[in-house]
Amino acid sequence: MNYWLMKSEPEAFGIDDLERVRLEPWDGIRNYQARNFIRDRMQPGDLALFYHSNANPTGIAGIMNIAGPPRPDPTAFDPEAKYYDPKSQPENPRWYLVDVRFKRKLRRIITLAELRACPELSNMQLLRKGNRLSIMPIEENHWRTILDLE
DNA sequence: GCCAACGTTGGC
DNA sequence: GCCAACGTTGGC
Repeated sequence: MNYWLMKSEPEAFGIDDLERVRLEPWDGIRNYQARNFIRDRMQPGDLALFYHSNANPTGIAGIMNIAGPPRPDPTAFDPEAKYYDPKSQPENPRWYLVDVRFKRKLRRIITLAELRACPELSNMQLLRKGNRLSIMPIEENHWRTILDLE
């Protein structure tokens, strides 16, 4: 089983939205590194931290699990969709998504500042300068350390 | 809103 | 293949 961190802007879709709908296709990923994590390494049953980016406060807001196998992102095929990509064809999809299921909200947001202040997490990819990846793996020891902060 | 850091695109 | 221009991400 793998651990992940997945970013979303709560103004667009936050942990409260996921709590309401319970199950959501995590669509719109248009970055190859993130795509490869989804397509090649995500499995049903994996756990993921729900990270609020561009938020106040920014940080980890909840936990979800990967609810199904990776599948082609249908929004890439839809000319009306915001993340339409004419280079992605149904017979040769370029972009993938997974469905995620709400597990729980954290009792409080674990802020980015707290993560930065935690020495055990100093080498996390999330905290590296210039990091913009919206989906990334989390090491098991980091996962435990983060949730111990709650 | 600003801006640093990246990723992508396209001319050559 | 190089690299400048441009677009996007995301913290602040």
